[in-house]
Amino acid sequence: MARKTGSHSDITGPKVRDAAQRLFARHGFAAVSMRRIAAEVGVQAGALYLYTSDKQALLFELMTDHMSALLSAQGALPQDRDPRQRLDRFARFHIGYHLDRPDAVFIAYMELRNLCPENFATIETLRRQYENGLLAILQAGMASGDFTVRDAKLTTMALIAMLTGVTNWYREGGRLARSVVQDHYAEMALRMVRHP
Amino acid sequence: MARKTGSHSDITGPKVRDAAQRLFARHGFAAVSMRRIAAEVGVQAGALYLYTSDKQALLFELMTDHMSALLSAQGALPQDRDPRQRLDRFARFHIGYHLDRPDAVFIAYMELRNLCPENFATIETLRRQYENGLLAILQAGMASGDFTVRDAKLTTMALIAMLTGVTNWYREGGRLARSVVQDHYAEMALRMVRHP
DNA sequence: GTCTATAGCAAGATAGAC
DNA sequence: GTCTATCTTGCTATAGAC
Repeated sequence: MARKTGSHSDITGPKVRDAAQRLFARHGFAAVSMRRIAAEVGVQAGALYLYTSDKQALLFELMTDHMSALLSAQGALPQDRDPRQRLDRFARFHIGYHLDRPDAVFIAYMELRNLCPENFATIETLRRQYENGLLAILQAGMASGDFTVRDAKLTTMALIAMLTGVTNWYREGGRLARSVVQDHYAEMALRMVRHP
Repeated sequence: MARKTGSHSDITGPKVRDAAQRLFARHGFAAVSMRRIAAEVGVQAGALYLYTSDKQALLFELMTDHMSALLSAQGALPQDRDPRQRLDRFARFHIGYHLDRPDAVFIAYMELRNLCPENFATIETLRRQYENGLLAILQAGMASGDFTVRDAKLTTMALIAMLTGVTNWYREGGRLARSVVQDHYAEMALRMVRHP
């Protein structure tokens, strides 16, 4: 009784975004054609334009969705009293969240230069907001005397880069289980902010 | 008396690579056409094929040249006795070398997926060699009792990601001078490998 | 809502003149 | 060694039938 002739807009739309995300992550935005996305979804190229105004908008939507969801999840983290516990929790969260969404993460980091200036600025603002969440943890730790860092902003960038780097080499079923990686990175993060 | 009609092969070749490197870094391999590279050099598209067999070979050559030079420079680092000094020196070297070559670095990290499998394997081998240089420092520090790390390989990946991350935000003339950034990152690197 | 067909253009690479 | 010209292929996006 399902599926008359048309009317799959509610299912085809998400399929288009899924296919685009997978293909952009695998081959890069510029290397993926609208034809190829359409083939992956099982429609003709022209049909894609019912769900997106153009290729650029498709990329931008993937990025904003990812960044908004990331910020949302970050905002939902419990606000521990102890800054050390907050940093520990953030480190585990960041790694886990990023490992769960390799394609979205890859696109968010690699395809920034394919955004037009206005879209780029929007994404940068969201990224900055996320970084500020970590920055606040470091500043709280400095205020409480738990952390001793030379420069909170610099340490924020160093931590984010270190944690995100996991996505470049981690493979499910590899030498180290995910929770072990999270344990070790959380410890390294804590070491970085405390006096030797 | 300079410049007859032709015979600039010794100067055009490097110009082609320079232009390709600049454009690939700025816009991405897939988004840059051979015509555009030729225009940047000041020749016609067809002339490029005197200096490269195809676009893929051009990318591969840029990457191998970069990685070989990086390994060479790493190999030329003084071999201090003190592992802490070796790590300090490596951190400063890595940051400085990468900041000096933003285009080559960007390409080496972003365009791996545009390499054919054989070329990819070659570059991966070179990258692995570089990582092993840092790994050896960590292992020496563990053997001497200077460092206490949970997992040397994991720490190697964390350190490289952290240090390379500087290229994502550092701007000449910004808030922090390059040497200050190197100071702080070297300290963070040392904190990461020592017991709190 | 999806299709076919196509406009309009740019890509990578090669041939042959000079 | 570089040029012009061109082959072949693929691209984004649109028009209009169903």
